[in-house]
Amino acid sequence: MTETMSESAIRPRKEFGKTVAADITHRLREEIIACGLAPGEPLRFDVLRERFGVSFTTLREALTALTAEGLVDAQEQRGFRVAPVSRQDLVEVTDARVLIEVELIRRAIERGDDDWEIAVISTLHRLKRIEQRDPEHPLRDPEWKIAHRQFHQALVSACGSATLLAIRADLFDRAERYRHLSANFRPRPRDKAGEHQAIMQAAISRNPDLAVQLIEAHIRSTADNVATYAAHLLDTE
Amino acid sequence: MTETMSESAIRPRKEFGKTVAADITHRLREEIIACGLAPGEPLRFDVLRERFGVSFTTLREALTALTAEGLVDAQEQRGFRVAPVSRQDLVEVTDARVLIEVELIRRAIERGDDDWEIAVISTLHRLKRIEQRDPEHPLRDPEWKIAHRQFHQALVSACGSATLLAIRADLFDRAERYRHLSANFRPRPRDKAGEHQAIMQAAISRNPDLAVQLIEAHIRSTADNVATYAAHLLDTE
DNA sequence: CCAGCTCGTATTTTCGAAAATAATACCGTT
DNA sequence: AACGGTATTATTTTCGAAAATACGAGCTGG
Repeated sequence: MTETMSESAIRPRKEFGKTVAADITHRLREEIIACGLAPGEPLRFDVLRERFGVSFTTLREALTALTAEGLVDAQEQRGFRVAPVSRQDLVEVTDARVLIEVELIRRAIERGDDDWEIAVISTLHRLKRIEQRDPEHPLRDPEWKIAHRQFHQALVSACGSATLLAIRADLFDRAERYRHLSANFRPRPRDKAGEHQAIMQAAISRNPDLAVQLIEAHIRSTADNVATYAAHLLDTE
Repeated sequence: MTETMSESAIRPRKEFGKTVAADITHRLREEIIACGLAPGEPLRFDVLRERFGVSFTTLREALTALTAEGLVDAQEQRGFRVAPVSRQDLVEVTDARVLIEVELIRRAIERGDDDWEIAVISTLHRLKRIEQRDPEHPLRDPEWKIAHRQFHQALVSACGSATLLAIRADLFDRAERYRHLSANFRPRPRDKAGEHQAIMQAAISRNPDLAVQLIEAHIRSTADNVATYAAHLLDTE
């Protein structure tokens, strides 16, 4: 291994054009969502500094941003920790998601143009292809996670409100963390492929009532699954 | 002026128990809402450092937090600026507020206990007393602002969802900034006292449909007022 | 005169040391 | 042995200097 083939050649220190802080925020977010950092776990600067190779200040900025997203919990003068999980929080996130997502899907169906339809169809197509490849543990496949996120994002993208989309994105991340939490204990994935297909068809055929009903069922049944199979992690807090 | 009567004796550097960063975040937030820092204005570190007497790092943390709240706009590698205003953004904030506030007032009316009723009644009482004192320009009175905020906060406080309350609070702040924007050009305050009274009564008498209707009208008419009297500030951007 | 380039300046971004605060261990007294 | 207070250590928080980046003036060649 030569000198020129240093670490930075293999994995760039940061994405192009972005600040280090934004990059660290992104990496920390993904790790918290995937429960690589456990809920409630203290986030000590020494440890993170070692792991990510950045300074106190940069970390602090990243943790502040994640606190606003509800993934990190700041305790004044006593540092940060991964946001704890609880049954109550799961219920709140689920209800908030239903409230907002239902509104956004209605607006998207009303306003969506050809590009929107294409985005919905193509993101679902990609998602299904990835599912065929490894139908067992989709959440463990980073590509599936991204495709899944993008499909749901595409569905509401035409709603016309950047404000509500930003709120929705934060809630989606918080919900995804709960899915990861229960993923290891869930016996088998539900028939998500079928649900996604049905939602897509309702959206494209401009049937808002049906789409809303399917989306709400999709969100709530996922949350129920989490509440059931991660019960031991939610009650003991 | 003696040495012991230094600046810190007159105004403490920070509130008790809080970090400097949290304090600066708070002060910057208030100043942006009050349009003491104009929409779109660049937030240069040298200037802010001078004004608030803190370091780069602390400022950066505060600005990051406010970016998440939608009051500051971060431009990668090119610093921060006060979030711009626009007609589109005003519409988005208004619609989002209606969506969420309507839901929360329903839940609060359903779940509110005695303490909730007392909080609603007493915060309104305080608000009315302050209005009597100076009925001309309520927004210029910091006490009125606080009382007004607390009344609306009290109304929904019993909703049972910290998650939605946090989102609501951010949207309220963004809307309040628009109110300040038009305050200087608005001919006369509307009959807010009457509206608040009616909302309070609908809530306390547990009439959710009426309360929802009044709240939505309250929010939308305020926004319409802003759109009318601050039109010259919204279109030229 | 203008377009494009280069270099100097202004500004942001990142860093590690120093100060402030909280947590813990220790010790003497009852 | 239990309690209270104090010193020590661990950790967070804040700072200003140094590095990185963007902005703008001035120059050169067409």
